[in-house]
Amino acid sequence: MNQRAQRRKTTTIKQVAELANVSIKTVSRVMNDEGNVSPSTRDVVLSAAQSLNYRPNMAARRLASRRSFMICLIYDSAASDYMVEVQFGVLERCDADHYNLLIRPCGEMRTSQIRQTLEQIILQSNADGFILGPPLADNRAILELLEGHGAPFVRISQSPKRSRQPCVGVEDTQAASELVSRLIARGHSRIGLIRGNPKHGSASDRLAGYRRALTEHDIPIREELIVSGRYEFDDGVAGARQLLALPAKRRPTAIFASNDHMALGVMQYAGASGVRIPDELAVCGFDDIEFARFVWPRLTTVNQPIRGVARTATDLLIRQLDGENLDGVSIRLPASVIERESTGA
Amino acid sequence: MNQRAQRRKTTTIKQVAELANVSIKTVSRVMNDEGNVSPSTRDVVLSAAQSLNYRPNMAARRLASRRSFMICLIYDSAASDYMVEVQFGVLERCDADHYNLLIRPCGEMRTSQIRQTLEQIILQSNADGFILGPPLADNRAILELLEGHGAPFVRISQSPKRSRQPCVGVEDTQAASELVSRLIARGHSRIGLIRGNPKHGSASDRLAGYRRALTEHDIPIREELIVSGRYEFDDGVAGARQLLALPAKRRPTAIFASNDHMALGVMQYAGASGVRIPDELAVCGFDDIEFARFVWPRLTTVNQPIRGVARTATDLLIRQLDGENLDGVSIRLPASVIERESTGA
DNA sequence: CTGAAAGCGCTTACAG
DNA sequence: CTGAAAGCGCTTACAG
Repeated sequence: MNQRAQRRKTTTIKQVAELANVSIKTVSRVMNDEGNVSPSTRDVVLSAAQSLNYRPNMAARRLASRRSFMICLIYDSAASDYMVEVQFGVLERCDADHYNLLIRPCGEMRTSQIRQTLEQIILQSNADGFILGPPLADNRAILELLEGHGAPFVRISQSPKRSRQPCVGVEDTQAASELVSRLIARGHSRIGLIRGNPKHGSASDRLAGYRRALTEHDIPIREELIVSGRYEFDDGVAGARQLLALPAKRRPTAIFASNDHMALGVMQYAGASGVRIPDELAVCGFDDIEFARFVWPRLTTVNQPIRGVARTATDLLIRQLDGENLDGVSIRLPASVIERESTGA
Repeated sequence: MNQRAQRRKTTTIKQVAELANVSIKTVSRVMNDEGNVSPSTRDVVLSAAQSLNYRPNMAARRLASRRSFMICLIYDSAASDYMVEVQFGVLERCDADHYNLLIRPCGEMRTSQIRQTLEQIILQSNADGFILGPPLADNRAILELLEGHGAPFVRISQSPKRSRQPCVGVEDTQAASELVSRLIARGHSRIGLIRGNPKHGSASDRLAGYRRALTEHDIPIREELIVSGRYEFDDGVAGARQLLALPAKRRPTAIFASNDHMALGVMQYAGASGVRIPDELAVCGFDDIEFARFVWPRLTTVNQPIRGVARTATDLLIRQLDGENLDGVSIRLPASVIERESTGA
């Protein structure tokens, strides 16, 4: 026998109703802010509840209402810092409406496994709705699975069009364009780009921002300055090696790595090859991870409002659960360029 | 009205009982592996459940049993990577017994706020038990709060004695001693130490390991080589500045920073001051964070079995919830030294 | 604006 | 080894 159950002297809705001299239904109305309660009755109920230190029993509420008041956050390979920020944002919004958060990292599974696990989760978790983190939020198989089950969900993604379900993302094309424009303003015209993982919508967004900035400043786009990557540190090292191997006249004087991990790879390669930053090579990244401030020179990058994105996504989900129709809704939040020493700030 | 509720064609225990031609109590026994069911009855029930695709309704189970089957993970200022690993470990064990995990980061609150929030959580979350992450697991006010409420909990901490509740930690004194011994084996005798945050039990453990290694090798402990820190990057920078400012003959040839963040600070300071690593200064840290492999030279450090610690802690909690008495139990898992280029590997 | 009744789908405590 | 009854603490659907 569990100790807590014995100890717990739970106040029930019935006791509150008796003390307040109303029906339990009226107490229920007050507790759920349903309206249709006279202010005076409301006050009586509220003070009765308070004096008895009443807390509604969630299990009973869940059973009777056939809603779990649980939201499930599903994610796979995003970086720890990123996901911790997402968790914060989701929790902030959940707390406001007394939802519980369930987390489901699928980081070490293949898609086939994720599908299976997700199917289990959908069936068993009783979650009322789901929030999908990137890049899993762009996985067609998973979107179809959730849609097939009629499970409400919201995506955190840069590719809003992959589903009719609401989607929240970041204006990263705009931010990338701004970042590259700053490089141009500092006199750079041969600017290398290391692309992100093509599975992430953000990768093409950031490339688009790069192209836009160059075009707007009438600088020709040279394909030899655009190299591939998958957002990993090692891709930054390899990308830098490739770009810096170009003949001096075609070699970039600045490199925009599509995320900070790769930018740090560029910096490591530059350091190891005796290329001075920012004098001989300006470097910038994207994400503003913690370590962007810990390297020297500190890294110029873009700070994303991850927490705000997550909070917004949760808000959309909860509103959907409350019956609002948010079909096709897509929101993007602005991101801000942070200039530091790695580009000469 | 919520779409899922409409759609859901839930199979109940009653339907299974009818199909299997037994009472619902018998179905309940089978589903909960209670024993006292004849094998043949069991088979009949199981196949009935399967053919109806029956899944027990958790809300009903929770309400009837007055247990929530939820475990709440509470943590504050630990690093993201660390907490993500902890979450993984806890989830692994939770999944095995169909517990749900609730997370409660208290990172941005003061202790007074944490207390209040925790009180809310204990009262409202209905969690059956709690897992406390470091350094919050050493906070007396919080331990007393939980004990006062009779809430079962397990601590992830290096200071087992602060409570009678079970505690899981790492053999970091041993690992630190091993690490310093390796430095000694490479010929170092003037080894600096940058201490960790005194609020974390790990800080004194690692200091103890340092002292033990020196003592075992008959190297005198010189207090001027031991400087304070709080596990922050900047403390590494400051510590390196202080240690490297010593006159050449007393200056350390190696620095053991009590965590990787500080070790990276040391490396940054060394880089900025033209001190070559590892030739002029060997550097090592503790934790084996992702970036320990991303800097150059790569950082020698200690890898902690964080996931195993979390899994073990959860196991102890669940066993407690099942009625086992684990008063005063303390477990420590071994950690392993990882030698890399920063100490000349 | 308020309430009496029924029921959500399980487990507990007991009996046999 | 098995079961009938009561009840967990709420909400739903309806009536007034």
